[in-house]
Amino acid sequence: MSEPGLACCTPLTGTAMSPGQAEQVAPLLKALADPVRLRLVSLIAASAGGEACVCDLNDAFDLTQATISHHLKVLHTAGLLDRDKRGVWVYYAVRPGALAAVANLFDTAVLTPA
Amino acid sequence: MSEPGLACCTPLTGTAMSPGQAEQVAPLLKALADPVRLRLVSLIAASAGGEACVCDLNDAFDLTQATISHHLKVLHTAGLLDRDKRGVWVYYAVRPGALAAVANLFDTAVLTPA
DNA sequence: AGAGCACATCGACGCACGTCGATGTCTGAA
DNA sequence: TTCAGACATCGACGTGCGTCGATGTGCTCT
Repeated sequence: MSEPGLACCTPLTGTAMSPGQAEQVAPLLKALADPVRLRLVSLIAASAGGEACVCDLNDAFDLTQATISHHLKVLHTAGLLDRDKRGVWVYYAVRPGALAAVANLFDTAVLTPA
Repeated sequence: MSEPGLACCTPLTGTAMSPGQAEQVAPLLKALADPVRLRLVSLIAASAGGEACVCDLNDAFDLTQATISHHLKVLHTAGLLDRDKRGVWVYYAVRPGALAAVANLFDTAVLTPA
C-alpha cells in the first residue's frame, strides 16, 4: 500500500457469490422488489390456509384488475407463487420454501464472511 | 360461496404487511435486486475486515468504473453500505445489521401465517 | 344456446434503470 | 506548483418496468 496503481488493499479473500449464482438469485429479489408484490405475497401468506383468490386480492388495492393479474404472473413466473384454478376462481399460494430460500441467502452466501 | 360477485373465500384474516411498511422495504430489495450489486455486497462481505476498496471491486467486473461507482452509490443510498474515505481510496463496508434486517423480513412479517 | 362473471392477455404510454464516455474533484507525490 | 491517480458526477442512450383500457378465454348458471 504505497504507490497508487498497485494492490492497495486485500485481494478479496474468502468465498463470495459467483456471477452465475448472482444472476440466478437476482430475479427472485427483483420479483419481490415492488411494494404491490410485497403486499401481495404478504396478504397471501397471512390468509387462512396460506392461499387467497384473486378477487379478494383485487379489493385490497386501488389498482386495475389487469395490473394485479400482471403482478401475480410475475410472482408466479419467478417461482414464488403457486397457481390453482378452482372453477371460476383462481387461488394463489406462497410456494413452500421459496421465501425461506431467499432468507437463507442472506444468512449463508452473503452475510457470513468466512 | 355460492353466487359469483359475493365473498368467494376468506376475508384475509391475520396480520399482513402494511402498505407503508411495504413501500419502506421495497427500496431495500430493489437495491439488492441486481446481479452486479448482489456480487458487490457479497464481495465486500467476504473481504478481509468486511470492507473493500473500489479499486479492487472494479477489477472484479467487466464494467466501467463509472458503472461500479453508480452501483455502490445505490447501495450506499439504500443504507446497505457504509462509505469510508482514506486518503486516495474509498472503502465500502456492509452496514451492520442491514442484511439481517432484510432476512428477518421473510422470517417475521411475511413467512409466518398466524 | 345465451348471458354474466373471474381472470388472463394485448398494445400502448410514461417513467425509471443500467450502462457508457467524458468531465470534474480531491488526494498524495515529485 | 504541477502532475498523476482514485473516485464521483454528468449527460445521453437503449431497454425494461408499472400501469392502464380494451379485448380474449373459460367457467357457471339459466
